[in-house]
Amino acid sequence: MNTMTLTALAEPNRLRIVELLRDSPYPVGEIAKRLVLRQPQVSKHLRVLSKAGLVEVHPVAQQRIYQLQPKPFEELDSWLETFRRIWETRLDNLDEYLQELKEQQKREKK
Amino acid sequence: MNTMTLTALAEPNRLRIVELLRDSPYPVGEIAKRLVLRQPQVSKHLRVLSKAGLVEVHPVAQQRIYQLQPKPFEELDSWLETFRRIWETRLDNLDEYLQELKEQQKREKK
DNA sequence: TTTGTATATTCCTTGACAAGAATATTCACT
DNA sequence: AGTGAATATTCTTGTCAAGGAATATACAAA
Repeated sequence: MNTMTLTALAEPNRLRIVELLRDSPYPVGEIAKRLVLRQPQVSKHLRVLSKAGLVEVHPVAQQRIYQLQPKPFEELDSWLETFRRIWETRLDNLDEYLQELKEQQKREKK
Repeated sequence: MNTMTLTALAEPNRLRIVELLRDSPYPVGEIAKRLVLRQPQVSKHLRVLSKAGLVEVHPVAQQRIYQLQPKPFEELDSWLETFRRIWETRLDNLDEYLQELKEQQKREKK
Protein backbone atom coordinates (compact mmCIF):
# COMPACT_ATOMS: atom_id res chain seq x y z
CA MET A 1 0.00 0.00 0.00
CA ASN A 2 1.17 3.51 -0.77
CA THR A 3 1.79 5.37 2.47
CA MET A 4 1.55 8.72 0.66
CA THR A 5 -2.15 8.24 0.11
CA LEU A 6 -2.70 7.43 3.77
CA THR A 7 -0.58 10.33 4.96
CA ALA A 8 -2.55 12.70 2.77
CA LEU A 9 -5.87 11.43 4.09
CA ALA A 10 -4.74 11.31 7.72
CA GLU A 11 -4.77 15.08 8.14
CA PRO A 12 -8.23 16.18 9.35
CA ASN A 13 -8.64 19.22 7.13
CA ARG A 14 -7.45 17.35 4.08
CA LEU A 15 -9.95 14.63 4.84
CA ARG A 16 -12.66 17.27 4.99
CA ILE A 17 -11.54 18.61 1.63
CA VAL A 18 -11.68 15.15 0.10
CA GLU A 19 -15.14 14.58 1.51
CA LEU A 20 -16.29 17.91 0.14
CA LEU A 21 -14.95 17.10 -3.31
CA ARG A 22 -16.86 13.86 -3.17
CA ASP A 23 -19.97 15.94 -3.85
CA SER A 24 -18.56 17.99 -6.70
CA PRO A 25 -15.36 19.56 -8.02
CA TYR A 26 -14.71 23.01 -6.55
CA PRO A 27 -12.29 25.92 -6.98
CA VAL A 28 -9.93 26.78 -4.13
CA GLY A 29 -11.88 29.76 -2.88
CA GLU A 30 -15.09 27.79 -2.71
CA ILE A 31 -13.41 25.05 -0.69
CA ALA A 32 -11.97 27.60 1.72
CA LYS A 33 -15.36 29.25 2.08
CA ARG A 34 -17.32 26.08 2.68
CA LEU A 35 -14.87 24.59 5.16
CA VAL A 36 -14.05 27.91 6.84
CA LEU A 37 -10.34 27.61 6.13
CA ARG A 38 -7.85 30.21 5.00
CA GLN A 39 -7.06 30.18 1.32
CA PRO A 40 -3.30 29.57 1.64
CA GLN A 41 -3.81 26.54 3.83
CA VAL A 42 -6.29 25.14 1.36
CA SER A 43 -3.78 25.61 -1.45
CA LYS A 44 -1.13 23.84 0.60
CA HIS A 45 -3.39 20.95 1.42
CA LEU A 46 -4.40 20.64 -2.21
CA ARG A 47 -0.75 20.46 -3.14
CA VAL A 48 -0.30 17.46 -0.87
CA LEU A 49 -3.43 15.84 -2.24
CA SER A 50 -2.17 16.49 -5.76
CA LYS A 51 1.18 14.88 -5.13
CA ALA A 52 -0.62 11.86 -3.76
CA GLY A 53 -2.70 11.74 -6.94
CA LEU A 54 -5.92 12.15 -5.03
CA VAL A 55 -6.98 15.27 -6.91
CA GLU A 56 -6.37 16.92 -10.24
CA VAL A 57 -6.42 20.57 -11.24
CA HIS A 58 -8.46 22.07 -14.04
CA PRO A 59 -7.62 25.73 -14.65
CA VAL A 60 -10.50 27.91 -15.78
CA ALA A 61 -9.49 31.55 -16.09
CA GLN A 62 -7.98 32.56 -12.76
CA GLN A 63 -9.73 29.77 -10.99
CA ARG A 64 -8.28 26.32 -10.40
CA ILE A 65 -10.93 23.70 -10.06
CA TYR A 66 -9.95 20.62 -8.11
CA GLN A 67 -11.47 17.24 -8.75
CA LEU A 68 -11.05 13.85 -7.08
CA GLN A 69 -9.18 11.13 -8.93
CA PRO A 70 -10.25 7.50 -8.55
CA LYS A 71 -6.93 5.69 -8.78
CA PRO A 72 -5.67 6.05 -5.19
CA PHE A 73 -9.08 5.12 -3.86
CA GLU A 74 -9.13 2.03 -5.99
CA GLU A 75 -5.68 1.07 -4.79
CA LEU A 76 -6.72 1.53 -1.21
CA ASP A 77 -9.74 -0.57 -1.96
CA SER A 78 -7.80 -3.48 -3.37
CA TRP A 79 -5.42 -3.30 -0.43
CA LEU A 80 -8.38 -3.61 1.90
CA GLU A 81 -9.50 -6.57 -0.15
CA THR A 82 -6.50 -8.53 1.09
CA PHE A 83 -7.87 -8.12 4.61
CA ARG A 84 -11.46 -9.00 3.88
CA ARG A 85 -10.40 -12.48 2.91
CA ILE A 86 -8.88 -12.98 6.33
CA TRP A 87 -11.99 -12.29 8.37
CA GLU A 88 -13.92 -14.55 6.06
CA THR A 89 -11.61 -17.56 6.09
CA ARG A 90 -9.82 -17.87 9.40
CA LEU A 91 -11.43 -16.18 12.33
CA ASP A 92 -9.62 -18.52 14.64
CA ASN A 93 -6.09 -17.62 13.62
CA LEU A 94 -5.18 -16.85 17.20
CA ASP A 95 -5.79 -20.44 18.25
CA GLU A 96 -3.85 -21.56 15.23
CA TYR A 97 -0.86 -19.54 16.30
CA LEU A 98 -1.06 -20.83 19.86
CA GLN A 99 -0.95 -24.35 18.49
CA GLU A 100 2.15 -23.51 16.50
CA LEU A 101 3.71 -22.06 19.62
CA LYS A 102 3.13 -25.21 21.62
CA GLU A 103 4.63 -27.37 18.92
CA GLN A 104 7.67 -25.17 18.67
CA GLN A 105 8.23 -25.45 22.38
CA LYS A 106 8.04 -29.23 22.22
CA ARG A 107 10.73 -29.26 19.58
CA GLU A 108 12.96 -26.96 21.58
CA LYS A 109 12.75 -29.18 24.65
CA LYS A 110 13.99 -32.21 22.76
CA MET B 1 -14.16 8.63 8.65
CA ASN B 2 -12.02 8.20 11.76
CA THR B 3 -8.74 10.01 11.26
CA MET B 4 -7.12 7.94 14.03
CA THR B 5 -7.25 4.85 11.88
CA LEU B 6 -5.64 6.66 8.97
CA THR B 7 -2.97 8.24 11.15
CA ALA B 8 -2.08 4.84 12.57
CA LEU B 9 -1.79 3.29 9.12
CA ALA B 10 0.08 6.22 7.62
CA GLU B 11 3.30 5.45 9.44
CA PRO B 12 5.44 3.12 7.29
CA ASN B 13 6.60 0.79 10.04
CA ARG B 14 3.14 0.49 11.48
CA LEU B 15 1.82 -0.34 8.04
CA ARG B 16 4.45 -3.09 7.81
CA ILE B 17 3.33 -4.43 11.17
CA VAL B 18 -0.28 -4.50 10.06
CA GLU B 19 0.64 -6.28 6.86
CA LEU B 20 2.64 -8.83 8.82
CA LEU B 21 -0.25 -9.47 11.18
CA ARG B 22 -2.43 -10.07 8.16
CA ASP B 23 -0.69 -13.43 7.85
CA SER B 24 -0.99 -14.44 11.48
CA PRO B 25 -1.02 -13.05 15.02
CA TYR B 26 2.46 -12.62 16.47
CA PRO B 27 4.12 -11.71 19.76
CA VAL B 28 6.12 -8.48 19.99
CA GLY B 29 9.52 -10.10 19.75
CA GLU B 30 8.57 -12.02 16.67
CA ILE B 31 7.35 -8.85 14.97
CA ALA B 32 10.56 -7.05 15.85
CA LYS B 33 12.61 -9.94 14.53
CA ARG B 34 10.78 -10.32 11.24
CA LEU B 35 10.67 -6.62 10.45
CA VAL B 36 14.16 -5.90 11.79
CA LEU B 37 12.92 -3.30 14.24
CA ARG B 38 13.92 -2.67 17.85
CA GLN B 39 11.58 -4.07 20.43
CA PRO B 40 10.71 -0.78 22.16
CA GLN B 41 9.69 0.83 18.88
CA VAL B 42 7.50 -2.13 18.07
CA SER B 43 5.81 -1.84 21.45
CA LYS B 44 5.21 1.85 20.86
CA HIS B 45 3.76 1.27 17.43
CA LEU B 46 1.53 -1.45 18.77
CA ARG B 47 0.27 0.94 21.39
CA VAL B 48 -0.83 3.34 18.67
CA LEU B 49 -2.43 0.53 16.72
CA SER B 50 -4.21 -0.61 19.88
CA LYS B 51 -5.63 2.81 20.61
CA ALA B 52 -6.93 2.92 17.07
CA GLY B 53 -8.57 -0.45 17.60
CA LEU B 54 -6.61 -2.03 14.80
CA VAL B 55 -5.09 -4.73 16.99
CA GLU B 56 -5.86 -6.53 20.23
CA VAL B 57 -3.53 -8.09 22.79
CA HIS B 58 -3.69 -11.65 24.03
CA PRO B 59 -1.29 -12.29 26.91
CA VAL B 60 0.22 -15.75 27.05
CA ALA B 61 2.76 -16.14 29.85
CA GLN B 62 5.29 -13.34 29.40
CA GLN B 63 4.39 -12.98 25.76
CA ARG B 64 1.80 -10.60 24.38
CA ILE B 65 0.34 -11.78 21.15
CA TYR B 66 -1.10 -9.13 18.88
CA GLN B 67 -3.91 -9.80 16.48
CA LEU B 68 -5.66 -7.67 13.89
CA GLN B 69 -9.21 -6.51 14.56
CA PRO B 70 -11.69 -6.20 11.71
CA LYS B 71 -13.78 -3.22 12.82
CA PRO B 72 -11.56 -0.32 11.67
CA PHE B 73 -10.98 -2.03 8.35
CA GLU B 74 -14.69 -2.45 7.86
CA GLU B 75 -15.25 1.19 8.67
CA LEU B 76 -12.60 2.22 6.21
CA ASP B 77 -14.24 -0.02 3.68
CA SER B 78 -17.69 1.50 4.06
CA TRP B 79 -16.17 4.96 3.86
CA LEU B 80 -14.57 4.00 0.57
CA GLU B 81 -17.95 2.76 -0.53
CA THR B 82 -19.22 6.34 -0.60
CA PHE B 83 -16.60 7.08 -3.22
CA ARG B 84 -17.14 4.07 -5.40
CA ARG B 85 -20.64 5.29 -6.18
CA ILE B 86 -19.23 8.49 -7.56
CA TRP B 87 -16.97 6.98 -10.18
CA GLU B 88 -19.84 4.77 -11.26
CA THR B 89 -22.54 7.39 -11.60
CA ARG B 90 -21.12 10.72 -12.69
CA LEU B 91 -17.78 10.63 -14.42
CA ASP B 92 -18.54 13.99 -15.96
CA ASN B 93 -18.99 15.97 -12.77
CA LEU B 94 -16.38 18.48 -13.87
CA ASP B 95 -18.47 19.51 -16.85
CA GLU B 96 -21.47 19.68 -14.58
CA TYR B 97 -19.71 22.10 -12.31
CA LEU B 98 -18.58 24.25 -15.21
CA GLN B 99 -22.19 24.51 -16.32
CA GLU B 100 -23.20 25.65 -12.87
CA LEU B 101 -20.44 28.23 -12.95
CA LYS B 102 -21.65 29.69 -16.23
CA GLU B 103 -25.19 29.93 -15.00
CA GLN B 104 -24.08 31.64 -11.82
CA GLN B 105 -22.18 34.21 -13.83
CA LYS B 106 -25.21 34.93 -15.98
CA ARG B 107 -27.24 35.63 -12.87
CA GLU B 108 -24.58 37.93 -11.47
CA LYS B 109 -24.46 40.03 -14.62
CA LYS B 110 -28.19 40.76 -14.46
C1' DT C 1 14.50 -15.89 45.85
C1' DT C 2 17.35 -15.31 42.13
C1' DT C 3 17.99 -15.33 37.21
C1' DG C 4 16.53 -14.88 32.57
C1' DT C 5 13.14 -13.68 29.13
C1' DA C 6 9.52 -10.80 27.10
C1' DT C 7 7.52 -6.51 26.96
C1' DA C 8 6.39 -1.71 28.31
C1' DT C 9 7.68 2.91 29.65
C1' DT C 10 10.38 7.08 30.16
C1' DC C 11 13.43 10.67 28.75
C1' DC C 12 15.78 12.98 25.26
C1' DT C 13 16.73 14.70 20.72
C1' DT C 14 15.56 15.54 16.13
C1' DG C 15 12.71 16.07 12.05
C1' DA C 16 8.40 16.85 9.87
C1' DC C 17 4.49 19.44 9.23
C1' DA C 18 0.53 22.56 9.93
C1' DA C 19 -0.97 27.29 10.74
C1' DG C 20 -0.30 32.29 10.37
C1' DA C 21 1.25 36.30 8.00
C1' DA C 22 3.10 38.37 4.20
C1' DT C 23 4.17 38.35 -0.51
C1' DA C 24 4.35 36.64 -5.31
C1' DT C 25 2.05 35.10 -9.44
C1' DT C 26 -1.50 34.70 -12.82
C1' DC C 27 -5.21 36.19 -15.35
C1' DA C 28 -9.42 38.98 -16.65
C1' DC C 29 -11.32 43.30 -17.41
C1' DT C 30 -11.44 48.20 -18.15
C1' DA D 1 -0.95 49.72 -18.70
C1' DG D 2 -3.34 49.41 -14.42
C1' DT D 3 -6.46 47.28 -11.18
C1' DG D 4 -8.69 43.66 -8.81
C1' DA D 5 -9.65 38.79 -8.11
C1' DA D 6 -8.04 34.00 -7.50
C1' DT D 7 -4.43 31.21 -6.23
C1' DA D 8 0.35 29.80 -5.00
C1' DT D 9 4.61 30.34 -2.45
C1' DT D 10 7.75 31.66 1.18
C1' DC D 11 9.18 32.31 5.84
C1' DT D 12 8.62 31.73 10.58
C1' DT D 13 6.99 29.53 14.66
C1' DG D 14 5.05 25.97 17.55
C1' DT D 15 3.62 21.30 18.06
C1' DC D 16 3.82 16.53 17.69
C1' DA D 17 5.62 12.21 16.82
C1' DA D 18 9.34 8.77 15.83
C1' DG D 19 13.76 6.77 17.04
C1' DG D 20 17.58 5.73 20.38
C1' DA D 21 19.08 4.56 24.86
C1' DA D 22 18.19 3.32 29.29
C1' DT D 23 15.21 1.53 32.64
C1' DA D 24 11.06 -0.57 34.65
C1' DT D 25 7.74 -4.24 34.91
C1' DA D 26 5.83 -8.92 34.54
C1' DC D 27 6.29 -13.55 34.48
C1' DA D 28 8.65 -18.25 34.32
C1' DA D 29 11.86 -21.49 35.72
C1' DA D 30 15.44 -23.23 38.46
